[in-house]
Amino acid sequence: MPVVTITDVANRVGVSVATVSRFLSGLNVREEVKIKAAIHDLNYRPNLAARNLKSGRTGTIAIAIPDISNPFFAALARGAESASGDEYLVLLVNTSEDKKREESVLSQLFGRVDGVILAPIQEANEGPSFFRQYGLPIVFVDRVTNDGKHFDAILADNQGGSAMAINHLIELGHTKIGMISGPTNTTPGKLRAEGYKIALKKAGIETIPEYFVESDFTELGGYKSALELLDLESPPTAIFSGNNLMTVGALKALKKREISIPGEMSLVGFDDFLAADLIDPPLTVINRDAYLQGEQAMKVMLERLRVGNQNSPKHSMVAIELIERGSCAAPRKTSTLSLQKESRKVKQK
Amino acid sequence: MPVVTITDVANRVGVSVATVSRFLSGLNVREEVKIKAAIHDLNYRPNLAARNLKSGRTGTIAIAIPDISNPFFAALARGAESASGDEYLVLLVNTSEDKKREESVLSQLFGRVDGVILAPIQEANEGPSFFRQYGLPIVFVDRVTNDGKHFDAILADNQGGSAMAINHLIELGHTKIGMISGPTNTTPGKLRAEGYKIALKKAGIETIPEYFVESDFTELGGYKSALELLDLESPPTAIFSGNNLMTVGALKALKKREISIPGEMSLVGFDDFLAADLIDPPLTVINRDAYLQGEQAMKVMLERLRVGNQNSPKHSMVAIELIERGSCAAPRKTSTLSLQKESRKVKQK
DNA sequence: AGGTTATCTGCAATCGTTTTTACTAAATGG
DNA sequence: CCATTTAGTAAAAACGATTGCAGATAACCT
Repeated sequence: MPVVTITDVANRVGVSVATVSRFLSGLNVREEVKIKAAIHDLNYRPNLAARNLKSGRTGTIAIAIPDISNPFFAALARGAESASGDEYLVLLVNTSEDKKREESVLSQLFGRVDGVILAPIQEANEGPSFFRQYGLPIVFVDRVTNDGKHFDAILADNQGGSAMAINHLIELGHTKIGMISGPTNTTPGKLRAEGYKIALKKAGIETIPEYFVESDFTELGGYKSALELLDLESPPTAIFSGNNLMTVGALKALKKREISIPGEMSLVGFDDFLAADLIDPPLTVINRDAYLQGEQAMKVMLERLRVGNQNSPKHSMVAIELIERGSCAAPRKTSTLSLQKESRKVKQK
Repeated sequence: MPVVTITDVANRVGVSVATVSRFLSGLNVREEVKIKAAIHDLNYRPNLAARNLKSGRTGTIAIAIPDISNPFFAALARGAESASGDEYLVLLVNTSEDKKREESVLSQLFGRVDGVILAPIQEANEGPSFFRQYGLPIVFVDRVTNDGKHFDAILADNQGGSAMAINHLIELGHTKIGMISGPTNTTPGKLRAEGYKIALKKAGIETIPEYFVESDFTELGGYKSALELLDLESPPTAIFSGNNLMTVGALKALKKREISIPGEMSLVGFDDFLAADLIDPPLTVINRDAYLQGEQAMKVMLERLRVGNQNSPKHSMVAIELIERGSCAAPRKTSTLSLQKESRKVKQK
């Protein structure tokens, strides 16, 4: 397999490589037509690695996200891509919710990208320190690390969104509200949990520890957590779930136990997903515009790439909304039995 | 921003760059500990572009898919990734169902990846010719181009799957079966359409042109196509939709028209999706293991990377199945009116 | 100890580009 | 028509790593 290089093109035309290179970067050259023909004939493609090395620019931005099969991240990625223009190639890479992998992936990206849009795994993570050292732009999205103040970030008001969900349930008359939460060592996990607790406190409703169960952001996690809640002596009358995958898991758990929604149990999920409005009943969810969030992240990235590190990190928030569909209703009158149980619990606190 | 190179590390330790390079590639070196320390102190990261250029290997495999937000491709990507081991970094790139973009993306990948797993946009596309010229391995997945014989490919039995769906409907007693099809200039679009037609023919059911409507593989496409079918003088009693996104669109159209499933209309979709079993009614779908398909593609790729181009291209197929849930039933007794209409139609043919 | 082999080392060439520098030829102007 | 500007060229030096080569050091054996 003969590799065609810029030298071959130059030789064929009878000019220097410099001239061909200039042609490639859009400058005026005398033998333009000949060069064009030679490139076509030889089917020449510039070696990008060489170009990157010499020029220092790669024309590439990577988006590193924890789970490509989560519709939220998929939408975010598409949004980012749409905003990238055609100046940059956008690469996606999966960190698989695995801190070690995230680290290795970021190392592997070094020297091959001009910047990365990152949804970091853990807050505790000290962050991609070498990125900062090398002045490689990072824009955090959805989540931040502890040293996140030093980087640009586009976040959603997780805490506020969470509170919206809980308030909605409270307005309907619920007081026994459970939450199946994602990992609280992640930004969204933590903030959504806080939103839940704060909203309850503000409403003067006592938080019952058993009503808060933590798991990971997966369907299985949601399934198991929901089951845990249902197995409580006095189960909640409403469940708030930490993300879309967990919501689906919860839904399956409820279906398995043949618990009717919203008759016997109300359900609100964080993050919308494909067909959430087609489910029986249509699901009430907290939603933010993932696509928009991606777009904004990319815009900030492009700006950062343009101006360099001179101006200070920009943090912005994306709007969040409650989409009321059909999975919430007023709680059913509780039986005396469970009332007793409940009062007992309250007393013993 | 001081860029730390291998030279800096070498200088600090007092060895040659060659030695540091050897250390990096795992060979035994005397000053191992000192080098390790220097790398840590300086926070050195090898420049991958330089490494790629010199060594010719990139340790990277790209997966180029048309739509990242299609759960099928997302699952496929995850499968491929899981099979990649940790020898390779897997990059995802979106071609956006756009031929031009696909071409530009592939060019941009050249020199930066060791191979690409590709779901090509169009069959007519002559294929990434320069990849072949340069001996860069390509594994097609889900779709092939016209010159696909020259490359490895992992496909599903689209035609057979399609026929399975239609046969299922026929067994239930349907004869008026519509299809909302994806673009027939793509592999899956074409084969699924063929499966539909062949199955009807085999059963001796006349194919009515109006019952076949072609659109693109999007939710909107499905929505509009379903509406078209419903607006027919004598609409079908069952619909087969060409992919998951279109199915969702069709579902929404049916919901809007308040047509009950499966009472008034049966529905089968190609490709499963998150929560398809939670919808009302749970959706009957044709399913193939996207994850597995990705895994296999990656395995073939790794093999190809190992052995080079000596052995001939490998084409394999992944199993396909019908998941019966609740969206299909026997057709409702048709009214005399529509019977008349139908017979009229048959006659005029 | 002396010869042989096995390890490890630094030098320098190299991968395929871009880009600076110095230069030539053409174009412009008074 | 000569001086001056303008365009475009080729030569050569990078970019930051890897790797073949030959030499040096260490290890091994009798």
